[in-house]
Amino acid sequence: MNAATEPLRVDRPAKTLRELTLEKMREAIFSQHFRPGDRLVERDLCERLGVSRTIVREVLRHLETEGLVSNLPARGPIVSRTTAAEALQIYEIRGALEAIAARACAEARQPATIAALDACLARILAGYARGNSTLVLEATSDFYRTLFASSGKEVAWNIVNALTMRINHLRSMTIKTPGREVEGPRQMQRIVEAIRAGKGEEAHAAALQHVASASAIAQRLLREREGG
Amino acid sequence: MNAATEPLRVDRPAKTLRELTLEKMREAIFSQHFRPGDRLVERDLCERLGVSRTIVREVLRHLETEGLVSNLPARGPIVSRTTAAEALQIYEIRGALEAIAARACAEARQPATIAALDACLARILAGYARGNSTLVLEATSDFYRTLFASSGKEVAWNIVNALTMRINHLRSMTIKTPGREVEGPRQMQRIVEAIRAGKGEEAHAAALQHVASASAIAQRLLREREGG
DNA sequence: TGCCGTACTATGGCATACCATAATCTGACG
DNA sequence: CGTCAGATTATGGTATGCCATAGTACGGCA
Repeated sequence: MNAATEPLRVDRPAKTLRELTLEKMREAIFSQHFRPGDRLVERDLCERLGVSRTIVREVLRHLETEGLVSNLPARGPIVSRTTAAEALQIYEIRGALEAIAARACAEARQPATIAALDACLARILAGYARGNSTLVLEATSDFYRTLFASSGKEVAWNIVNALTMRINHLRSMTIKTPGREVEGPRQMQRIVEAIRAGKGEEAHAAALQHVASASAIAQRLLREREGG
Repeated sequence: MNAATEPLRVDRPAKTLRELTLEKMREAIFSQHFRPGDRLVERDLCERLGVSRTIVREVLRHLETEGLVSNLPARGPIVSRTTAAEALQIYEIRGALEAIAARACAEARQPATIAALDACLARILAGYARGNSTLVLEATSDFYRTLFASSGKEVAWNIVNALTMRINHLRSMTIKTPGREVEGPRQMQRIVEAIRAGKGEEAHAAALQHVASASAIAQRLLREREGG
């Protein structure tokens, strides 16, 4: 952090309509306002969002490229359905990337990073204690954001971020699984401890394991859903 | 492969103008017709491509989301410049994902997969022997495509594919490095041998190493470029 | 009564036109 | 000769409108 250049950056508040719309749409999908499989009819979205089709189309293209929206030929765009197989792949990729970031953090061993991770962990525990799922999800995202940002893995973070949106519904179900409020934070704690100790490979392994157990839960949920 | 459903699929030849334009643009960037940093003025592209700005803009949005194009505020789109730091990250991510795919292939141990990989390898060697870089690059891409397809890692493949385009210029320089025509194929051979032997972890490690050495060469090239 | 063809409608594909603003040029004034 | 203000231009942002086609509903004919 260079105090002369970094602070107080205003980051272009003059957003374009397209950017605003993108955020709105993302939020709408994220919050399950649009469910997987729902059709996204361009003209309907225009009316709802109060923007022109040009904007809506560009935003849909963007979301499609991210994988959040699929375009059925001669049907139009829908919110992507994530199959069990895809979810498995997504968890696997996330695991690999988060493991890389965790290892890098451990090797850097920055006190500021560790403090930030501790703070996120505290929020996660608070969220579980109060039964506040939103807080848990937010703090978990912040945990990983910190992990990637601190290790300078912006590219990986962008990928993880996009992938995470595609398994959003699974995430919110996963954290509500009995026992997850103990196991999840404990595994994340292990990541932080490994980073604190500067043990790269341990952090790597701990991150892998955390995602792996989330993946296992998700797979069980998906089987249940498909089974009945 | 289900013979009843898979073969002869025509795959929607009625492509939209947008899709055609996307391919053209990708190809133009891939073939260095547009270089990193070049401005992509919408109206100029319209004229050159013979399509409307609507199309061009949607395509640019798509490429931007993929990371191939950057949008400078109040300046417009340019072909993304890949910094040394980004390239390092991209190689690291590719390594992790290719390692996962290689491991999965080894665990599956499909004769068809191994045969296809062998064929790719032969083409790579032929390409080096004839000094045909294009063939080398193509066959290398096919090698990895096979690796990901055979292991059913479509999601990862999409990511790798997008990332690869961003380091395209480095790839073509890397394979021309003295000694690479020996080391590269040898490392890929090791991946195939591990798969043939059904040794997942060995395949994983071999894939990691292959990318790591490519990354090392790329870093050297980038330092040279920035140095003088 | 059931099936097929036709008309209609919903919806995406594409092009054009206008507007706002940032970059740039130009000329006058100090 | 330099600098600053105003005009001009380049360029992206946005809206609108028409067209083609896939899906759908309806009516007639067997």
